[in-house]
Amino acid sequence: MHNEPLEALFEEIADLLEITGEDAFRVNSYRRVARNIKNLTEDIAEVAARGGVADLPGVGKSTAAKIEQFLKSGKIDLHEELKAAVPRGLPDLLKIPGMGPKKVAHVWKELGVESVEDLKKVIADGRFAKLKGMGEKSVKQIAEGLEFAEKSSDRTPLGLAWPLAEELAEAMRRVKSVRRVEIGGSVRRGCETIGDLDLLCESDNGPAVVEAFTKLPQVRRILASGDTKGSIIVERRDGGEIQADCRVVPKASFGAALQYFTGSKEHNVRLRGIAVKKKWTLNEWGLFDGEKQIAGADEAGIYKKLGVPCVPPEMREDRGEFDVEGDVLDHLITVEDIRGDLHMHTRASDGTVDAATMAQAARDLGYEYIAITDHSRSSAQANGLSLDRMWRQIEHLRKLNEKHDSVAILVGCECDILADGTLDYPDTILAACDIVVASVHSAMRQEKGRITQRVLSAMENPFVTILGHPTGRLINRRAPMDLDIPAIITKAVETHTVLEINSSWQRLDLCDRYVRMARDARAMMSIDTDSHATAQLAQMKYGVATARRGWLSARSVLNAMPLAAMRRWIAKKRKNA
DNA sequence: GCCGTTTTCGGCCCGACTGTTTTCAGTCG
Repeated sequence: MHNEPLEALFEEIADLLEITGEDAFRVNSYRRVARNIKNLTEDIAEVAARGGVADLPGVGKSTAAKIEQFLKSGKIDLHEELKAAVPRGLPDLLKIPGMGPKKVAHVWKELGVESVEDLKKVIADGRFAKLKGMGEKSVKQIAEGLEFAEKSSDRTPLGLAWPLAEELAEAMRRVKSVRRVEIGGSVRRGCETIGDLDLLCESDNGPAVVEAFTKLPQVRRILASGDTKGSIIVERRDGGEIQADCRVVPKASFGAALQYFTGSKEHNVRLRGIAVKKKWTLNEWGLFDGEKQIAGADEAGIYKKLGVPCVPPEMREDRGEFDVEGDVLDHLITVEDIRGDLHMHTRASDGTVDAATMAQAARDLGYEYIAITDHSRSSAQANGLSLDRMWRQIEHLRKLNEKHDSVAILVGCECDILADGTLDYPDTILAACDIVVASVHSAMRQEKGRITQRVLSAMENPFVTILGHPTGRLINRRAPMDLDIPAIITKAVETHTVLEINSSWQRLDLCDRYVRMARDARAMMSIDTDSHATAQLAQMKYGVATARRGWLSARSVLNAMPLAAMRRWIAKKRKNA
């Protein structure tokens, strides 16, 4: 895929142009192109091959030429020129809260600051404070921003942000004069990582609500405290920090504000455009015909008035959601659709409890079935089961299933895909399992052709049911394997192999965009938690959010099927054995 | 740099908040 490097290149061009003081609208046009490339469900090289580049939204003559140049040479002249003109470390300064392009350019030109390290020095020796327009508070704010940027260099994973947002929302619901609280922003959209938390409170007493917000026990620092908005820094479960914003709105504007602050920005731009065509205006206070508010108390009312479907938050990314055909919106997968979990571990390998306990926990969640899929022999670090132990495990699980009548326990394993593409267990064992999750756990840095071929050949095995955490990425920690994803998706459809959406918030693998690609190709998916403890079964909601972001409907999800239908689906591939 | 059934030039979202401002610029979302 060329999309990600190209997206990064355009983003960097935008950053660099901004620092050089370029017109903000020109800068924005590059950001828009970057964004659109990121959202493509097709490789940009393929788009170019069929002459479709100029048809992409936001791409004109000039940008089209740059894309062509990138595809030919891997470089873009403008980018090279900008890199030569602007010190390499300067764009990093933009990531520091409080430092925008103007201030970055200012410290560069006035003090010769070329990096975060330089900035620290001029703050320490007092030269920064002497700059024009720079007061005591500005210096303090940026010094704190610097500290924050270092502590939380990465965006917060959904699995840390979502529970924290719920905790803050719950606390605000107990505040007097607050009638309603909703979580907005990227948490509501189910994004894999979160910049900051957005809370919306309905109340007629803004100042009191903001004050209560800034006095929550979770508050580490207060960034802003006005009549309708407060911003705080709170601690994350992992010791990091994240910003939380609270906005107070009256009842009549609650829906409009929720819509506005849920985003995404791109989705909202599109929605506002639809309003403008009808000669109305849409903002966080409501939908207006001149002075008159014609919608705004609830979100659905706004979409309805605008004559577009009420798009679920996870789909609000300007990825074509307004042009959606058929019944996608009605059948988008929900947590309630999930009937079982097909990837989990027990004490037999590296889990923390036994299979009976996992089954009990699954029953408490209302599941019909689970699959126990402990690690195979090569995953020594995870206490993978030897051939002998695996045979005994199969027998043990069969007996356990007979005893358990409330939840069906499928016998499974998570079988390593070895470095040469062969599987870690012989077919005799795989055939004795009801379900096989095949995953890569080693030699993840093989070059693209080799590692892709390795995964493809594993998928051809008739006993491989599910490709587990297909790219192997760990969010903020490990890059995905260099796989030819379109080839994997094609092979999945061809061989009747299921692609996993691993719901562990550290993984979310496949990611939303690949889910969308797989969906468009009509591949079957399963949403599994890869749980190593009972509490982790609840991570299903992160995988479902990712699936919804990929527009997935329940009928494309294996573990949304009733047990018998799911078994029949698995059996189809095995007939070829 | 892009875009056009009010347009090929002149818009492009704009309100909240903060700080250092004497009337506003920069940042953020």
